[in-house]
Amino acid sequence: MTEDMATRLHSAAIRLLRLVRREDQASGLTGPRLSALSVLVFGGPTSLGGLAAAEQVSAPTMTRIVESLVQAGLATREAEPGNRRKVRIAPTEAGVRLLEEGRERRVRALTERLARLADSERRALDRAVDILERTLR
Amino acid sequence: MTEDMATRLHSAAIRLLRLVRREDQASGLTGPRLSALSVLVFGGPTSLGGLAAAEQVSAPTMTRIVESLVQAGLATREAEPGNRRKVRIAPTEAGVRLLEEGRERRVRALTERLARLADSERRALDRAVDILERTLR
DNA sequence: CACAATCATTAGCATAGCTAACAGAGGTCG
DNA sequence: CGACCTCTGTTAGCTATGCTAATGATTGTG
Repeated sequence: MTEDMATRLHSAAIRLLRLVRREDQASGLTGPRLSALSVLVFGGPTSLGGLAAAEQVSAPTMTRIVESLVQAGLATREAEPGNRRKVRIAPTEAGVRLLEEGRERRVRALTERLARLADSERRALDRAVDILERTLR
Repeated sequence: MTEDMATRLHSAAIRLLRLVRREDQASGLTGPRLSALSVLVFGGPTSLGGLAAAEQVSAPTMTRIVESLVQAGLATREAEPGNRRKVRIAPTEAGVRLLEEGRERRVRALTERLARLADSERRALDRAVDILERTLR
């Protein structure tokens, strides 16, 4: 049954992210800042509202998170040309680097787990990831 | 390559939980409280330290989250018989109900997405979930 | 029994979350 | 054109969540 699979997939996703989240400590950033930076790095420059929506957080909350990232030299904030109400937030080089190092640590932790798999299991998982990506897009 | 699959699996897990997290608003509980309650309901009664470790949070932080759950009538806290330093935290009936309703909403949102899948895709995903469960245990 | 180790809480701080109120830019329409 | 409304972001002020350090209470141990 699909609902049963959804239940187990949900649990698996929770466990997976609990596993990799332990690596984030090494970044020196808090969870929300790291997560916002991740949206900037992988999704490209965004407005404040867009970033807040992506993170499912209110605009004032995101204003402060962005402010802390700017202070830390990890992001820039400038007025949008053509609509000066809007703000264009982009990651700096340092932001990109820090985030990619962090993601590398996460992926490494996960890769170590997946290394135990047999080839046939790996292929099966690989195909499932394809399916998931399409479904969640 | 395994590392590449880990990267994509990681992203998919993030997107999946972002999708279902929107449903949590209806529970009336904050994220950390809901998450702690979930550990209690699905993992059974625990000590405070155990709960803090499961949530990857410090003991003082968990003390307060538990306090709020107790105040809300969703959990009980009593001295462990045989080791009175320890505390045994358990969900109440109301806590179990609230959490299960919340998880049902999450699972329903996910099920709606998975309903689009072809049978062969569903089978492939189902097998992959099996593999994942074993790997992450 | 003295003393160390364990477990939880309290105190005090920074960050993250919210709503309400505000400020400024851009549209709209009499 | 100018009053007015909308859109976007920030500021203000509150609660909740996160931390470390210090404390209290129990248990284990030499």
